[in-house]
Amino acid sequence: MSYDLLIRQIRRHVALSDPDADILRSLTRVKKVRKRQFVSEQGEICRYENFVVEGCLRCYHIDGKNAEHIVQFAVEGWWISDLRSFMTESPADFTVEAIEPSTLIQFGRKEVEELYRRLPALERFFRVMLQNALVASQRRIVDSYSEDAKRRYAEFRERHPDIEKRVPLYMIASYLGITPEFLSRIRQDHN
Amino acid sequence: MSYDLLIRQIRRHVALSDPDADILRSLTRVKKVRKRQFVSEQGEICRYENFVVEGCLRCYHIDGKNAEHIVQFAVEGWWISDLRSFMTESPADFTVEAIEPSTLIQFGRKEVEELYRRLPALERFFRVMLQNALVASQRRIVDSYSEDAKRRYAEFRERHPDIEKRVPLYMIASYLGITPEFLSRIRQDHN
DNA sequence: CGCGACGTTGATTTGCCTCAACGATTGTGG
DNA sequence: CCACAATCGTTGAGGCAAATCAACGTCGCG
Repeated sequence: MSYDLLIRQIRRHVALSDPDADILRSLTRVKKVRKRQFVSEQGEICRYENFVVEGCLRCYHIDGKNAEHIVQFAVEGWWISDLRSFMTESPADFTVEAIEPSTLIQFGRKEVEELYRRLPALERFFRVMLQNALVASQRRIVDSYSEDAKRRYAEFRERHPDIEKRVPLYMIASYLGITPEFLSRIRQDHN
Repeated sequence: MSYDLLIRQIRRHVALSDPDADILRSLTRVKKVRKRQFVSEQGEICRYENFVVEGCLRCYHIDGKNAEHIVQFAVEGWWISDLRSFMTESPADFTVEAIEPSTLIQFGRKEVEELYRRLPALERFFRVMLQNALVASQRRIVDSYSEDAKRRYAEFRERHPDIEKRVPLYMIASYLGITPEFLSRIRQDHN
């Protein structure tokens, strides 16, 4: 069942009864997307927070020079969206796109508010998720400034061996903030 | 009074009665630090989340080559700590240090838990704070990769004119991920 | 008054980018 | 099922943004 992974994740942090889980189910929806399909687009309003049940997605920004910059990958058990756009209902800075055929559980704006009202424990659950995301994001900033591309690549492989195998190299280059050409050169000297 | 700013900030997001405010006061403490004093240190456990009532602080990491990298500044109304260390009670990756003599309100680990229990509305308040912090952090990642140093400096000045005036240039350089020498060169060509 | 903290300047080096071209797959429509 | 087009990774030559190292001037402060 699509909701198993999500409910297990929630229960690792807060209590959630079976009736609660039913409320959760009734206020969200399952969405399947094919490879390369957009879940939300830069410039549009991001209407959902997405929990990944299955598949692999990326969140990226296209800058003024038409260059793509990947902010985040997401695989099974991760969350992905343009949070600012979702919260403020203003045009998104990021596009969320499927890298593989994927199954998501989508949380709409109103429904999230109702969930918080009816299941206050979720407030805590999302707070914990946000804390983890912030910690990861801050670490990325430090790494991007304190390490050169070769070390960043090595760390990426250690930290995300699962993702490394599922996404093309040019996306990893984009995530690391370098060109595909340069990543290719990194890969050949030595290992 | 030291708590005014904090209580106003909380009330912008959730309801907080005067008795609630008293509970808040009783479970936190006011701390004054002098210029250059450490609030928490890299390698030690970060025991508090800090709300800045007055002053200016920075959060930075020292890497293997002994180079400093500033992750975040904080002035009046901001929060600063090593969140991962605080939550997990493990050695911190960052040092938090006062740039000016400062007044903080400190939230300890146990006390925060008790606050969540007694004032569940705070759970929501902190969730919103974390959302904002995560949005800012993600934007910084994108900017660090999509813009050159000159533009990053210009954006920093626009976005944080208050901070720009209060911290030395070499700290701004560190925050921008460049050397003080290079920032100096940026500043002179043209403005 | 002397010293440390801070900002600047010059010369040189380097990590990474740009542009261009070329194989190897993969996939897709006729 | 084949042919042709994308997609993806790699390689080479040349260029630029930013780092490094060293030196020097200025200010504020103990």
